[in-house]
Amino acid sequence: MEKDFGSMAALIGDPVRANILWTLLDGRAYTASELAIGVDTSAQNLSMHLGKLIKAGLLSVEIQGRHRYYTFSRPEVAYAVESLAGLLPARPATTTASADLPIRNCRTCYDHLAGRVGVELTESLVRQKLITRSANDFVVSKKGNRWFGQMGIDCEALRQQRRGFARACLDWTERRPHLAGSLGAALLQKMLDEHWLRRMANTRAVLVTPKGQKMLSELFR
Amino acid sequence: MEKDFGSMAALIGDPVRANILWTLLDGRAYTASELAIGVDTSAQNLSMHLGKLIKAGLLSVEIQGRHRYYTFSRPEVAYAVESLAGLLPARPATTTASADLPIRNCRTCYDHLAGRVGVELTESLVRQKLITRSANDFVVSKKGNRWFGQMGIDCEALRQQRRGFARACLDWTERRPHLAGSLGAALLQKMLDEHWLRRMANTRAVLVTPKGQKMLSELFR
DNA sequence: GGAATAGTTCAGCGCAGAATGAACTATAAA
DNA sequence: TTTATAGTTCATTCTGCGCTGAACTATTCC
Repeated sequence: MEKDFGSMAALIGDPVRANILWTLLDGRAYTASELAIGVDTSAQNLSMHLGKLIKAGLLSVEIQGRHRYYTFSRPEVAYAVESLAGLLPARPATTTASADLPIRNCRTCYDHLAGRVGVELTESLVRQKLITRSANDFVVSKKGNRWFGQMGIDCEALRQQRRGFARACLDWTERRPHLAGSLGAALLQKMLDEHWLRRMANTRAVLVTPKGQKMLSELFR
Repeated sequence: MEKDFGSMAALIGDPVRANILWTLLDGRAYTASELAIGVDTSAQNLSMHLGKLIKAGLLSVEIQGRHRYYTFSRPEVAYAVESLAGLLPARPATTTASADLPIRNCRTCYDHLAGRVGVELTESLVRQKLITRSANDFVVSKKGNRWFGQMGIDCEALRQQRRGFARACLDWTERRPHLAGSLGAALLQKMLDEHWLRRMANTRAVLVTPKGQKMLSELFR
């Protein structure tokens, strides 16, 4: 028994696997490549780790076409992850220095915008009554549909996709939700295409360009 | 945050450290040399591992003469260890032999009662509407307050403690929750004091005395 | 059909981190 | 005082396991 416990602990104790579990904590199903982006490792390596987690019965897969969606096999896994996170020492009074780190300020969460900028953008959309919160999703108003249309984003098309259309994703730095789902992804893509934002290498941090600064303050404040 | 979680998981994920935590799960304080024997490794190596667990705040030491007694620094650590154990694959066709092992039947989890007896006792309390489940805690009803009072347990005093009052701790053999927290600890202590239960040496198993059999079946069925 | 995308498997490399041995401090007994 | 026990620290060795690159299968799209 203690042997079993040791191997279970070792299983969770790898940085990559821990990050996978941490990512899955939002309850959504992720494909292998999404996870590879999220935990920032190669596809092969991730595949190996997923295999171990599957074999141990922590995760389950659902195969859909050429995609494989990974989730927790049962809620107990999420509870255990949370109880582990609960052991972390209480955050030592976030310093102004670390509060200004780019990664806290403006970053991507999988394929949409997160961090302070992501949250404030989302809240601006709500204030302008372009979207409204509904449980774990956002609902786009008629006014919002037009607005996104003018941005070159076709909400109807996005709604057809399998994945969530306009999810509310809880931000771990801001502790407030930001716009996710296919709509959030499309919005980020648009802002990257228009060179309002630029991805930084080897990190999820995102840079706001001068042009972006102008456009964002115009559209969202 | 994910980094912190990863390092916490890695901390627990070493075989020796996992065994240390597993050993300490009985709530007793162990000296370094006792642990070295228990987890079967050298003294120096163990000392190194204990140092890491201490630095991470999972364990605390009390120095008495030339001995150093190690324990969990707080009950949450024990809960997390149990929840990890709960992830172990369902035992393949539990033989009648292993199902009857004392350790499965009646044991302590850190400082409260677990195993089949612990779970059934908890479920009896729920049936009698003395407590009700609420997320990861139990709520004690007015009737329950009186009941615990008659047992000589002062719920109000227990509520003042820093630690959780009536936690629901998931049992790794029964896969159902049992009563933990300061209330669970007080109840176990009471049953030990009244000689309904007796701790067995060098194990987490607990013996139900004849007197205990009588009282338990009276109170809980 | 061919090309692109999604994902896995396998062999070999590399390194973080665990284990070891020796030296050290400190308490307790004789 | 000397000896034994309890425990830690440090420098060094060693090894398990994660990571990479290459090759592979499977599905979708054109």
